[in-house]
Amino acid sequence: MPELPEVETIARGLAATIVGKRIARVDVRLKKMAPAPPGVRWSSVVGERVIGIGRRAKYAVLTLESGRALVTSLRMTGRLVVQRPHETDYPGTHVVLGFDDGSRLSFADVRTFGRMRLVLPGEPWDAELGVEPLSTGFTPEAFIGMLRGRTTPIKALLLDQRRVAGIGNIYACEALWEARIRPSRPSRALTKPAIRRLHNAIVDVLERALDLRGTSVDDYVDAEGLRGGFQNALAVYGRLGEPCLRCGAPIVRTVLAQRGTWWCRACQR
DNA sequence: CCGCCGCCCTGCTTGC
DNA sequence: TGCAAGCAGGGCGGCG
Repeated sequence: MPELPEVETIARGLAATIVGKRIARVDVRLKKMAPAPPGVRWSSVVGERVIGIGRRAKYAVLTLESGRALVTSLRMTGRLVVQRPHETDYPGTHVVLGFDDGSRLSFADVRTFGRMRLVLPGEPWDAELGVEPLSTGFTPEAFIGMLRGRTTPIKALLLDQRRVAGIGNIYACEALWEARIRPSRPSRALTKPAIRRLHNAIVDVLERALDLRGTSVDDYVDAEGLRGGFQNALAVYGRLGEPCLRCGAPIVRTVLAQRGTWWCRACQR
């Protein structure tokens, strides 16, 4: 499921292939996946040039020359894949942007949970999103402040995009394991050294996953359709019953904040 | 404001 | 063998 490292990898791939191209065609086959803003037609993006591609939290952001942006949330099974002129559509394609050179950007999602939005200039679409964990704004002190007084389990806080933006279930599990912290611990019960360990672990896990172009446990592929490599480096996620890489105890799975949670009872406290 | 919960959706895995 | 139930989960809206 695409989290920060996966979306960043996709965005970098798209930057290399579609920046500078002009949109020649838009085909929204499933309207709920790309609802047009009130009073705006999707056809209005035809003729616009793509001037940049980036990422905010788990969203891929295509900037158009008018200052508008295409903001895509891939949720679990969404894909953004660039296709050559005569390649057949990627399976499950619901939205297609055709470019002036005949290449296409396909937005595919078998489960149709993903969404693509057309954001108008100045629209504060990301106002509710928290700090980027790989930015200089994510300091240990800022993180300590976020946890202060909060009763919510630390894992639920990591998944809350209003605090730190971009962490999903896989990297929340992995960072908590690396920091040796039990996922259910109330945020306010973490000592400052533990919060600092977790801060380090979040940055470390995300950077290592980014180096390996993300995690492909089942669906994720990048803009070229290639799988990532971090699934081979996972310490706990999906490893039910297998030995903890640190202490050898079997990894357990519980449910926390409606999410499967993999962790080591022996060395995460 | 905060925390919790249900819903959306389909493909794959598991179990009888 | 075949079918049904269970599971995967990000974001959002509703509720207390």
